Amino acid sequence: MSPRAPLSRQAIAEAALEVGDRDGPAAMTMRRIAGELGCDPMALYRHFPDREALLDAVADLALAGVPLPAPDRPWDARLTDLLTAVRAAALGHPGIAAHLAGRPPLGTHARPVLLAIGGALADAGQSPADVVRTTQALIAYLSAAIAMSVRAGAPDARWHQVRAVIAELPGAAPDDALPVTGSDDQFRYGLGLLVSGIRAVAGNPRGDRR
Amino acid sequence: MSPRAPLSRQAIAEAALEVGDRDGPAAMTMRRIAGELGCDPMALYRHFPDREALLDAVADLALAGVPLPAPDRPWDARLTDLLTAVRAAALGHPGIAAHLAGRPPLGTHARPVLLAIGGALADAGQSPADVVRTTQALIAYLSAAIAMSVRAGAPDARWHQVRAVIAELPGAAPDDALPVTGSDDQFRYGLGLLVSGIRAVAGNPRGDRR
DNA sequence: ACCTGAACACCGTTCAAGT
DNA sequence: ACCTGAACACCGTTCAAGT
Repeated sequence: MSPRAPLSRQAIAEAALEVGDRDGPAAMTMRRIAGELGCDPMALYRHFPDREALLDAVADLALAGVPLPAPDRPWDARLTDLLTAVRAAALGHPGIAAHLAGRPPLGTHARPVLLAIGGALADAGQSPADVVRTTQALIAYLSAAIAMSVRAGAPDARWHQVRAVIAELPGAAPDDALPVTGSDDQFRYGLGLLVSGIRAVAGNPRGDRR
Repeated sequence: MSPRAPLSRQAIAEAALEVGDRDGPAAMTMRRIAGELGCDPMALYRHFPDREALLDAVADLALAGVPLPAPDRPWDARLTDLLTAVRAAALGHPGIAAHLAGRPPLGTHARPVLLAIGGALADAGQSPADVVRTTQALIAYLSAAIAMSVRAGAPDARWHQVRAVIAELPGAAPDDALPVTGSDDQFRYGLGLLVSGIRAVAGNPRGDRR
């Protein structure tokens, strides 16, 4: 609004995040963001090479408040808390959540989260190569789970039909009894499968530390 | 090219798939697809309500050749084969793979795949509610893994940096020894984690049938 | 009744013209 | 030297005008 604050990457990202939260992801255009800041659209290009770079900064900003778990807790609790917190942060900013889901998190705020995930997996006994493999599997699951949760709340209710198709299986429960697409329950369940898998592969079935 | 073939959903979807495979996802515009068919862009709207519905049909078409595993094989082998085949089909059509990754598969060709996944999980001993939860977790993983593989091959090599960040962990291996982002190896590993998790949660640790 | 294609309301980005 | 804003090359979609 006020045209006096000097432009900066931070100020631009904050304005873009607000536009996205208020009017949705489609509203985060260079023109609208510039309008929010009261500047020329081209001024944004002095701080970001293109729109995608700007959105990357916004996505990273959305991860600013993600708490890092205490390192002395068991690796599986740390892992669960980290992924749950990232999902919550993303869903708290629905305007940028879809973009966050589609690109790997690598900015200032994302890197400590990524390293904390890797650290938890190392403590689970994984080799460096497996840490990389598992981290990417976790990010893949997390990304798509965020996208599903965002879309499930949108006018496009297509994801809900997945549930309906599954309900056609012989012996399936009535549709009402099935879990809701994109719900917290769904997310936790899938995350639990992955954590169980990590435990099993690491040959550490009881899930205690190291 | 030839303007004589009468328009149909099938013909439009085939033309769009070819445009996408040849010139990438950004080229799949209503105008370009119409140009490929030698018709007016507006003619497409007689067969699809909007662009997204057209892309859904294209995504479904990309799944046309996915083989269904023999039902007498163990559930975990069926599951692995199904997801691997869907990923291969998607990567065979890079133009539509990103769209396929972002939307649930529900068309004519996708439904039997979805039901086969559900059937395998039922045979693993899962309750109907858990079948829904696990199916969506698998689709989430599959979707993002496809998106990662597509993007890893693109000019945007951002996903590769995830590997570099992880390599910063204390005691990590040299970067060269780490697995490649979006590779078949990565995909198989993450899928293995999920299957192991399903086995563990189902209380069927040896993974044999039923 | 049907279909075309001009027009609308946008995009991201380039670049020449101004200060 | 810097920055603005007009202009370019597109979009998806609407809708009035033609047949």
